[in-house]
Amino acid sequence: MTEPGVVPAADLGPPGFVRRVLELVESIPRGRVMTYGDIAEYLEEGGPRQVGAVMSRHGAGVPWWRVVNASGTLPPQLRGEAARHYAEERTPYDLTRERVNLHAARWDGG
DNA sequence: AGCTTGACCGACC
DNA sequence: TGGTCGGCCAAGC
Repeated sequence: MTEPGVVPAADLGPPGFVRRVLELVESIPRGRVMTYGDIAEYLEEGGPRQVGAVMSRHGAGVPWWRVVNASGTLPPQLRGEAARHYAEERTPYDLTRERVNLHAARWDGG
């Protein structure tokens, strides 16, 4: 059951897409990541850009740093805070290039 | 109906 | 390794 106010009233695309994305993101284990494209593919719905739109608008309440683009990076404003999380949960991370090591950290969704 | 805008992606220099 | 380009999918004007 969704509590009032937790799930945004506005939805994107097919009904329930936002919730499906957010639930999947919450299921990503500590220290692992998925890419926007991985998520769209796993859900068999929408595309990377739609997933990005969901994270941009509604990602604040979930472990958003576990979702990165296909290069292992996030927008510049988010990199600092994301790096803190990566250190704390031991996510394979290249400090120099400020990007997750996808080869080691990518999670296939189970 | 056409054009613009996005937390994107892969191919190709 | 890094930049450009075209494609992608949906929403908004």
